[in-house]
Amino acid sequence: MQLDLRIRMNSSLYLRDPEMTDLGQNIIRHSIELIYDLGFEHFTFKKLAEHIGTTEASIYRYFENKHRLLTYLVSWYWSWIEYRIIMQIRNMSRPKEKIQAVLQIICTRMNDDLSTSHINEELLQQIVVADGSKAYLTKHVTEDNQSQFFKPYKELSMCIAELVQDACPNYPHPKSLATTWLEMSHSFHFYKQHLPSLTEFSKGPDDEQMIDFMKSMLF
Amino acid sequence: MQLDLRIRMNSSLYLRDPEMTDLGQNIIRHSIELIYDLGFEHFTFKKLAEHIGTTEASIYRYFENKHRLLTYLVSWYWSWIEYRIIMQIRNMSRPKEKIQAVLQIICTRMNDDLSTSHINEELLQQIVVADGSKAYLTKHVTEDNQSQFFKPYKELSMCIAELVQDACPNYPHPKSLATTWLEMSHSFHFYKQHLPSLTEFSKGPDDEQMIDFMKSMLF
DNA sequence: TCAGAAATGATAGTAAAACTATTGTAAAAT
DNA sequence: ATTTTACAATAGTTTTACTATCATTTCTGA
Repeated sequence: MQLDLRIRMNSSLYLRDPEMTDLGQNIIRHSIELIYDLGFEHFTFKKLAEHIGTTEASIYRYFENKHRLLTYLVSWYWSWIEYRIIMQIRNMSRPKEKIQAVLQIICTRMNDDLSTSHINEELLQQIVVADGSKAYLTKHVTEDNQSQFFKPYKELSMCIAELVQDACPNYPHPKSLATTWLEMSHSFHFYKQHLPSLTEFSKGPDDEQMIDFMKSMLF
Repeated sequence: MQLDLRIRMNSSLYLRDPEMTDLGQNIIRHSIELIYDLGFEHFTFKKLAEHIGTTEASIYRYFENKHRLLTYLVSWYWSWIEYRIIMQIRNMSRPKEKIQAVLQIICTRMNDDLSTSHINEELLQQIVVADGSKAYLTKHVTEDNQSQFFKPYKELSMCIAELVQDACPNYPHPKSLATTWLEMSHSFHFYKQHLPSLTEFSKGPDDEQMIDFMKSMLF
């Protein structure tokens, strides 16, 4: 059996829905590769058009500008994380076990998932680590927020906060803790690669240390 | 008595030392105002030149590009924080009291300090909150790091990590905690203003809640 | 004090980025 | 059969991010 998983995105993020056409899916697939390769600042619609074999103007029919496209990708990413968490904890009953599962998911490197054929989650995670915060660090955060562009992130934060609340009913700052976990798991990923003296964690597959650190904030 | 405080900056950050001339100091002063007003993406050397009443070319004699200027400002900021921490804890003996002082400094809104006449610390802090991470979130982090551009940040993180170690000799992740404190104090500042649902903390002068949250990670 | 070096101003120019607009055509929907 | 729709092709505009040249002003130290 082969499923194709589709996340419903906020329609203000695009001009034409990229999920609906071949070109649209190509834009998503290749933009992930290209932003990963070039970094967001050096990524342009012109380069993307050449990469895909289409024209700049065609891409502008899907996304208002490259920042909107980034916001779309980041938004998709956070929805994907929430989906994975929900699937993972579905059959768990003990709150602490759920917290463990959450930390496992956000602290572990992602792998490409084949049920989303045009999205490479591994590369997308690297993009979110390196450029994700640029989606909201702008002068137009407020409008973007009013347009609900950050809803997936806020929803995820809220969801984790509730699990924290379940596990520790007296803990006074569940939302701040959830946000700290999300932020720092990505920051540490970046530091491990580029500024290793900022943490004790080292590259490699072992994320146990990091999860222990995260847990020590709560327990 | 009127002192003028000068922080020695890594000379690779600039082409000509901005502290040494009137124009240089004007570049610093006005770039802080302009980046604060426009945000880093919309800030250009052309606009800065017009603002100061000089030419684009003259500014390029001081800084290679606007990103370098941002890195200079951010770098200055972290040195300034470290200086303030050192001054503050100088006469303290109890490690926990030192930790409290550190958190007080990093969680509290900065005020303009008159001993640095051409730098408005209040605006600079807002810039670091909104754009500081863009100094290292680039494709050239590695070279920039090799050029020691992030030394002040790493030094500060190390300094706080040592104070954590003094206060809790058995705590296993002092560096990660120091980095988390630095990162999150700025993130929360941003969220309070723009994405309030991500934390329990609210705008206003009371940072006690936030300091309590930070302390709860350690004690 | 005067020569020369250094700093700045004035002006010009280039390549790329970030768009917008127009037209023609093929495929899909009605 | 025709009318949308999607896309390609092409061209053009404004802004950004520089680089270069040369004329002045200002500083410096012999």
